[in-house]
Amino acid sequence: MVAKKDSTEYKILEAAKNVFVAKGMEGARMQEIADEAGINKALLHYYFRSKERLFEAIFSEIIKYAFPKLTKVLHSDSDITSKIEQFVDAYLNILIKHPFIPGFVMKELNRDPSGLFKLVTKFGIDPQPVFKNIKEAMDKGEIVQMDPRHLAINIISMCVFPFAVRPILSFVVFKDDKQALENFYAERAEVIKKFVINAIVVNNEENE
Amino acid sequence: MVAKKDSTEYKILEAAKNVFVAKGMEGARMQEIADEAGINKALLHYYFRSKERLFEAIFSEIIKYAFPKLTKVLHSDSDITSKIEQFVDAYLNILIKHPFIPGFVMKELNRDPSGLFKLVTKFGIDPQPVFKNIKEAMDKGEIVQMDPRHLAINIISMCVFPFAVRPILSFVVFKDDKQALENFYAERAEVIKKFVINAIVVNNEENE
DNA sequence: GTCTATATCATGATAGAC
DNA sequence: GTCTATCATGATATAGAC
Repeated sequence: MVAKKDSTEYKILEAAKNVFVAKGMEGARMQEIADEAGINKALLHYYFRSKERLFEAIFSEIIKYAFPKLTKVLHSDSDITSKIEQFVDAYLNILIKHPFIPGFVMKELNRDPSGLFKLVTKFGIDPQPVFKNIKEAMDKGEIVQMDPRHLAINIISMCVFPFAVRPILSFVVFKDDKQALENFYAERAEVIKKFVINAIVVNNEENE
Repeated sequence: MVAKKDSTEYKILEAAKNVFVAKGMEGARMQEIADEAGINKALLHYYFRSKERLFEAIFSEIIKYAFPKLTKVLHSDSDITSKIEQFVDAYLNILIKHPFIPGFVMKELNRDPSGLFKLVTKFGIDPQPVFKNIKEAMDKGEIVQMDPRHLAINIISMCVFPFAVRPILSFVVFKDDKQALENFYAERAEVIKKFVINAIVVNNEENE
């Protein structure tokens, strides 16, 4: 299943990942991938029949990597607040290790989402149980009442978005100070956890 | 400055906006823009020397439209909480009217951010006064202490991100039920305002 | 499996008639 | 200003030798 290191196939996959992530499907050039892999164009087509196939292989690999780590947390039986905290930690952990994935996914999502849809279906991704889980915690009074979908989207937005807009964030807010940007990302997990918990904690003081 | 309606130039700009926003710079085809405008390719080059020039004209127009509406709110002299509420309202208002802009900007941002940087510089966009403004409110005890940059990013993330991932949100969460998705977007402003205010309100009960 | 050489095609851009 | 016809380039993809 997984190509061995040092094999040509492995080298192609690594090269393709770099180029596709940097340039996207339409921006990537087969010549560039071949150069990066140290082989010629013809070999790309020998191993992967077309550019599209190669692209799908890369995309699929990225999802396969990140997805299980997150579902594992979501299916634990912790209480809702610590589950949220664990989710944010796990998510930010992935994002800091692979900061260019959100930009890549975002670009392809808005170019042609059908490939992503296929993967979603293939992996049987279904957020409904998560929403139900959140709703139960609300009904038990553990956190404030709100639409679970909005809560989930709020959390995911705060995790992913700063990575998806990395270039503009770096330029506008941090004046290209890379270290400051990395520090900022490193702080995100704690900030988001605190922010979310504050927002959803049940407060008996104010009954609107 | 602005092209008159019914003029060829205007038709080109409208067509180009549609195609560029839908397909992005690299995905868009000059032929498709010409077809959409009801003219031929040669005329595109007569009015705008190159594809790149045409693209810049469109991109610039989009920023010019949205940016002033937001800065106006930010420079008002309301107190911080109502300023945040006004900002969220104004932002969501723009996004609901032009739901495909975030996906477009996100794609181009991750393809070649230099164009955006130029616009940022040209418009003199600088978030520092906003951060300072937030910090002052914190020091006055109006809201809890936190890094203003994180607070700003949190708010913007929750506003924009759901639009940037519209296709996957529509498919995964709403099973392609367009009406449900529109309702969801319509609820966002109220949800975000409440969420943020809850998160940053000063709570004397719990002193951690 | 790997290479060189080439086929095939689509695109952005231009020349020149009207 | 608008059109038709065409160029030049660069892309994916394939054929065939080794």
